[in-house]
Amino acid sequence: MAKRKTISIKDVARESGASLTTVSLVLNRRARRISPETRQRVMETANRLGYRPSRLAQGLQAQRAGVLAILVPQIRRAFADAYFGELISAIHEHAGEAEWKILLEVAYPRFIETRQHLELFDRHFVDGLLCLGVTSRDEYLRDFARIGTDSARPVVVVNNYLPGVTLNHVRCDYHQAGRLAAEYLIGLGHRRIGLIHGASEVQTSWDLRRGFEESLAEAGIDLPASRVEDGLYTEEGGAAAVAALLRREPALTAVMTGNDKMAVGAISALKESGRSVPDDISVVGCDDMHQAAYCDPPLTTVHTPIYEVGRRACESLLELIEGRQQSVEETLPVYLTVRRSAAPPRATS
Amino acid sequence: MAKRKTISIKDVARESGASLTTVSLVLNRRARRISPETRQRVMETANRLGYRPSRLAQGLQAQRAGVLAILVPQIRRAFADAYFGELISAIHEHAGEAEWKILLEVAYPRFIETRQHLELFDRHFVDGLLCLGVTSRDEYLRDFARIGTDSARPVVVVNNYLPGVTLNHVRCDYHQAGRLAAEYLIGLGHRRIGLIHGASEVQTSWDLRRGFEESLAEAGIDLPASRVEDGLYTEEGGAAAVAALLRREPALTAVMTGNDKMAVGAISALKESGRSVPDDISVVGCDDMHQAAYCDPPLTTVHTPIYEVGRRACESLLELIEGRQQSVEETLPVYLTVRRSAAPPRATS
DNA sequence: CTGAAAGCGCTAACAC
DNA sequence: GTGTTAGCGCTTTCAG
Repeated sequence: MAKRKTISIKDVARESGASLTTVSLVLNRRARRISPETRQRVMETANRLGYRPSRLAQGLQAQRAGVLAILVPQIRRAFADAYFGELISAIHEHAGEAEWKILLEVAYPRFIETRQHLELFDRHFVDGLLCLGVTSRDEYLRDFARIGTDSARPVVVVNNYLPGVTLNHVRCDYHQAGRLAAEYLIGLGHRRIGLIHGASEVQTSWDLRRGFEESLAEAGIDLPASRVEDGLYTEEGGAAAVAALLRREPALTAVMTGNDKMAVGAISALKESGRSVPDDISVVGCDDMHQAAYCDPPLTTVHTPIYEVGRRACESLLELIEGRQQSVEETLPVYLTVRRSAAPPRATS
Repeated sequence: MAKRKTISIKDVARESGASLTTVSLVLNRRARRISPETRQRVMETANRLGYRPSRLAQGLQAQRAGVLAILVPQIRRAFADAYFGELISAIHEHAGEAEWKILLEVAYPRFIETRQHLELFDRHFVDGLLCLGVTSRDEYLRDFARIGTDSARPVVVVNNYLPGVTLNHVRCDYHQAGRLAAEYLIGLGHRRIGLIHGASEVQTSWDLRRGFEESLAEAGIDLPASRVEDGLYTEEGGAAAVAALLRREPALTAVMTGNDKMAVGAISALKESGRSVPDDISVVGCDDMHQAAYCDPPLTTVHTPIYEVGRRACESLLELIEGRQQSVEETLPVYLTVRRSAAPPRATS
């Protein structure tokens, strides 16, 4: 139990023969009014003693925890998901540069029921919160809706938003993502096109769908319900969805999926059913995750700047916290990455 | 700026007409000596006012942050890795039950150089640290070596250890994992067996190798260097390693890999080279991750209780912190999960 | 059964 | 230029 005696500013003051104020001033670089000699002496003593300011005391004084929380949804293995991983990395890196620490929370039902999402702030665990993977079923988000310019509990929703709830958010332009994919497929000559969208409780899945439909409509192409399926954002869902789609619409020549995982699932199901991608049917994904370039065939997909979204969300949250901003609603541009999973339809069609 | 006035114990005292002491006593359930009426009155006022104790103040007083840190290695996309994800989930869940918060840190070179791994403790950011994905190159771990019973900076190394450094750790029995795989393959009738081990700076990769070799030797089977490759724990590495192995030893009928990822990579490379698994060559993995059951063929693999390791590591860390334990060195048992990627060698061989 | 007061480690207003 | 002091919000002796 050699419990290292934690050495405090007091010790430095005593050892250096200066007062608490002086030491504090020197250590906080507010040393304008301190004589160089005193400054020097204090610094030396602090180093010699290995002084480290207590974050607890500083926090109490400043009424500031110096910590941000990331709230991850309770999906199976959220911590092993490439999408969330990318966001977490981005946020962590940016926060770290600004000397903020990151607390990890999972939106377990119990976590919400016991109002811990509010306690996070009220008990000064954190100064800000980033919400990942939110859906319209996440009622707790209403607790964070901006009322006027209330900045008591700064929250930023990451890469999504809730219609009808005034929440800070940073996201990709999924409406445009839908448009880009549709326009590309149309340009290749496709007319019978399907859509496998993500879980319908996710707002951006509707944005993508709307953009996709819009572009098709502009080209005089219909998107009947029979050509639309929910793939739940998973590989398995994508596989099941493409099968269902082809059962109803065997003549489909192309399909877009709301993320890359569903595209991968769909492609593998298509292969198993003996179809070739893109010769028999084209597939366009959305995300452009690392694996997109390495699957077979390499995936043509809409690139969504996920890392950048994480970065900007974190940056915005800090602005919110520091009062440099009252609200954030940002949409980042997307673009199409052409690889080899989409091609013109067979001449026979 | 409707900055909610943060309401303190003082407010509760004033409003309920009790003293600070009384309120504190009631709120901390040390209410033995408090009259039921006072108790009732205080509780009501606290609820009405929505009082929430400040963790900063409590922490300062108790000299305790109530936070644990998870230190993740700086590998690309560590936050998107199934193995680390499983550990993080396990730790987070267990910590949460005991009302501890989890801080996330990445072992960037800069993080170590600036001694932030020590500041974590010295500045009272956290009370304990869990190190994931540790290798023998992580010199910073020596800063945490137990000296006598120094418990000033409680640290637990998760699912690994460092020979020659006295560190607390909880891990799976990789020596036994090697033995189980070898014995199974030998039992199936294999004699020309290869090993694709993980990165050699990871101690447990040597344990597995030693166990594997040991069991082969006991059966009178040799494991020359030509039958051993480093697969770096990645899919690509596994694929490359199996190719190299077969170039040198075309008659190999079975191979073990140090984790499931390498097994997946190896199997895909084998398929591409026109070989059938397990008909032409058997593959046994190690980990038994979620995907192991779903790949093609389903993977025969040594099950390592990763989730349990995370849980136990967290539990042990808390015991260390609370002084209920002086040191932890625990090894959890593994077992073989038989699926379909390993079979007897062809009769012709 | 209850309260006054000290102190955790730090910052900053104010005095000298 | 430097020091004294109050106070951040809480727990905990120690007196009543």
